[in-house]
Amino acid sequence: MQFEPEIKSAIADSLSKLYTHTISPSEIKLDETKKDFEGDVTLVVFPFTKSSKKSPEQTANDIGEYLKSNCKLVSDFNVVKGFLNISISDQFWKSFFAGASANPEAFIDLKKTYPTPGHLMVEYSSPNTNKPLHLGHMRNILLGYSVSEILLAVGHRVEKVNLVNDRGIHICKSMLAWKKYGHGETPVSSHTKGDHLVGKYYVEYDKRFKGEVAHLVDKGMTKEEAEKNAPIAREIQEMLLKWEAGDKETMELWKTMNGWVYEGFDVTYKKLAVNFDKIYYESQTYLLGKKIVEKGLSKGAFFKKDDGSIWIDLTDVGLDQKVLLRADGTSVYITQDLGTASLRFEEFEGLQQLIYVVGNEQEYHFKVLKEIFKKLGRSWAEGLFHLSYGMVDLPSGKMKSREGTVVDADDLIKEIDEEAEMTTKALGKLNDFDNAEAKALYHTIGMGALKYFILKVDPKKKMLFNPTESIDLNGNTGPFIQYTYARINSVIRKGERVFINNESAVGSGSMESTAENQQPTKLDADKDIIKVLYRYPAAIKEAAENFSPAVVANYVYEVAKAFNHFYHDNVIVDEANKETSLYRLQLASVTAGVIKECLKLLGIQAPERM
RNA sequence: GGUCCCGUAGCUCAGCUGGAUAGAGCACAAGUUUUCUAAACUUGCGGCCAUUGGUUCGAAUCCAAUCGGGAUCACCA
Repeated sequence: MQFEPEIKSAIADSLSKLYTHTISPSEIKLDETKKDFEGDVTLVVFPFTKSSKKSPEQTANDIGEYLKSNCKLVSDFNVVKGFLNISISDQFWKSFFAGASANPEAFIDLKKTYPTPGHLMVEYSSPNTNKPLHLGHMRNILLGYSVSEILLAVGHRVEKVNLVNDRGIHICKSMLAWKKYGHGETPVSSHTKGDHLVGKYYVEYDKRFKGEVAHLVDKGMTKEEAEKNAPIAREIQEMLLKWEAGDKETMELWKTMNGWVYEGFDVTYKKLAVNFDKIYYESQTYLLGKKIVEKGLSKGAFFKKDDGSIWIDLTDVGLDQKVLLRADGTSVYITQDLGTASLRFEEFEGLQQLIYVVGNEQEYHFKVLKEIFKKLGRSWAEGLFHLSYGMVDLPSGKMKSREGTVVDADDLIKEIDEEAEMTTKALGKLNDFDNAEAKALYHTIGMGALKYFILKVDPKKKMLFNPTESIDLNGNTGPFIQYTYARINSVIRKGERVFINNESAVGSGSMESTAENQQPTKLDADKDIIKVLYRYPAAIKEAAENFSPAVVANYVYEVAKAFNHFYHDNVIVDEANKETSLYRLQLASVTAGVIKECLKLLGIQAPERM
């Protein structure tokens, strides 16, 4: 199906025959021909002028002539300066398209293109159970889900996992504040989503704490002393100790409040239409790392300082010395990650890669993690990959939870759904939709807008989230692509009515005679879109290799745009030209299939009509 | 200070394994609808690809330096 190898080897032949220049076909690079020039692929001949001892133009002509007479795929060529533009025969495009349309599912399904699928794990979301999800989490969640879907699509086995940070001093804060000031408030009694309720008490703690500190400072303490001696801060320490000791009352409270949070998260995850295969809880894994550290110490990979703390020296790989276990024997952050990573490779035999979707502020952390496992000689250490993404900024500046400038995920989803509803109603599109259908569609469109807006940006770049622009429905947006898909379906439905389900209506004499005069597959007008479709496997493969949904997003936009362009220049269902129409219906159907699959890879729903 | 990432149209972003005249969308201006969805399409306007130097037949793309923006370098998580 790929034409490039054949052309490349023909080029290699031509070079050796014409100029006794030997080169392996894989070293030859072909580019897509630019739109303004005639042709499909372009060979840049400058590198060969040394062997040919001729001008670039002459060299390109020689090679072109050779290809035209010796390679069946090449129907024609032209030369502009040192650029040899090669036209691939219509026959090739026809048979490519015939293949794709005869079996669209096989064309869209890329599993077979990866003969040796891997076994990967993607960790994403990883929330704290002390506050609701915000916009930053959303980039994480959408990226993680989409990357997983892309990897699945090319045939890998993928474990989607979530690691919930459900313990520690920050979790105790909301517990303590609720206990002291909550008066038994529950999500039900207050009609508040559980995660928001808990978040409220986390904020409450911070407020009280600051108040107490200010009070002590007024009394003459330094800020540092005050922070240590604030009564509420002492209570927190006590509570953490109680939790670690398994105190019954504390554990009950912890379980109850975490339960509220999970209920709240589930609602948000559901709205985002993401899921996990397995959820890990830090409370269950945070002690696992200790054994690894002790083992590493006995093997000599780590060392102990005089105070009893255990360290690793990574200065040889350009990093610092890092503490792995405190003098009192308790874990630090990275100790836990040592434990969970090891656990996962034990639990999932044959796991090759563990992809962490985590913000770029933790790049150093993951470098260290990987180096530690390398030092420990774990065979899978190279399979640890930090899929790092940039922060989400707002037009008003950075998001800071302490300053209350975060965009809450639930609020945002709600606003965007409402915006989608308003716009849709204003356009008067939904006359034949019932209430439930219409509501579902608003959400589909809203989420399409939001997800696409976030995923189209290269993960590693920090991005600016403009709430107003994110809900635009025109241009390079999710709804534009969804809309195109819905329109294609409408075309296909009409085609079914006219040609397929109602064959007799057009089957009479005059139609058939017209059909005979018609070239069934005249490619000229449609080649642009076929060429875009042709690139689909390569685009998805690239996305999978780079863990980048942005590649899929930008590709599917191109598909949608190409179709819209085509659609406006051509009548697709034309009863006077049945053959052409049937062929174009096939084209529409393959295009729809590609769009739907790409949207699926982005976690976006493709509405059948809108 | 060390390390890493980013800098492309007024704005938001593509393009980066070196190739022709650097692309979209938004915004702005002007047009297109008796046809299968106008949430569409067409045209115009808009660029010293941060700067400087290097490598090369050829640089937005590779290398170095500089300037700007961000992140990180905790016995925090």
